[in-house]
Amino acid sequence: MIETDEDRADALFHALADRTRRDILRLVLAGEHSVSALAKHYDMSFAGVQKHVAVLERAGLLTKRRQGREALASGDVQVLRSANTLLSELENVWRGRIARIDALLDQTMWSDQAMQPDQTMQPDQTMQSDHNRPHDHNRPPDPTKE
Amino acid sequence: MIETDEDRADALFHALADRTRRDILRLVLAGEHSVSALAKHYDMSFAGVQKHVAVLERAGLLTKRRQGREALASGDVQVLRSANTLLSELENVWRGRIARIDALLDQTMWSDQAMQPDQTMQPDQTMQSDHNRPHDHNRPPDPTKE
DNA sequence: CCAACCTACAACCAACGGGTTGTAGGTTGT
DNA sequence: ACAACCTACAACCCGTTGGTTGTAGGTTGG
Repeated sequence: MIETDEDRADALFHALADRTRRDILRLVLAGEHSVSALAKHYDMSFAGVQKHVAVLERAGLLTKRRQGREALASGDVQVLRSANTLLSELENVWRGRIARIDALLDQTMWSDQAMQPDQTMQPDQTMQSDHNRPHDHNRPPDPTKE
Repeated sequence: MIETDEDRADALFHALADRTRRDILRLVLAGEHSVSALAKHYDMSFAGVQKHVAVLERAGLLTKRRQGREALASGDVQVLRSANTLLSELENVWRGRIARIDALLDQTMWSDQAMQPDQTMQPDQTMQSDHNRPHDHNRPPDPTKE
């Protein structure tokens, strides 16, 4: 079970897609909190909060360190920034000119598998944009004209 | 059934938390595509892709315009940037400053919606939780010292 | 030692999410 | 007119998730 980039992106955004988890993340970004200290903030069982912490931990957004009987959790801002990077890459697609993606989309067979796009992660910028793609008659947005 | 900010954040990140949807988003950010044109890219039923498009649409990341018999979908980069803003706000929490209101005033996100500076966080506590922590006087990391 | 904590984890449940098929209606080209 | 498309949506299947309770084990303080 190789953790690919898309797996990580799934885990990242999934972890962020819950308001309780986002709130926990705010707390642990502001400072270390034990799990039970976190749990006191929410109208929820301890185990429930524990699960949310586990989801955040699995996404890498939070790390736990054991001190005595308590597990102190603190947020990892670098992983947060990686989420930011993913969004920026999407925005770059909008800005156009990422011919690498287009080339891969045209080459790789979406007929056998829909998902193995490790493509977008590498910030390799081969900017040769010939969009003579056969079935794509749509215009990519031209930033110079807007 | 008021759509609050947290609701939108939930929908946003949930929409982004699926690789097929992220891929569709890449396509429609690059240019308009009909739903059936999108569906041809994936090893999945048309209705399946249609559902993914609906999720993206509900999150505001994509808008559809009807032309004849086809529904042309195109990505909305502004909503994408609003996701970026949400992450930046979390990062600002880490920085220690509560500059969220400033960020709201500067960058007009959710410009068509009611985003009050109040922004009641959620469950029952707003995030002032570092004030009354009994033993944790851990300051958030000071950016000037790193 | 014992009680009070803090954590981990399993089992269970309702609800949701991703996927399918099927049906129906609007649009287009010949 | 009619077949071929394109879309919308309902119904269904089943794995996952968000929540619960319960149990067990390690830590701490009196």
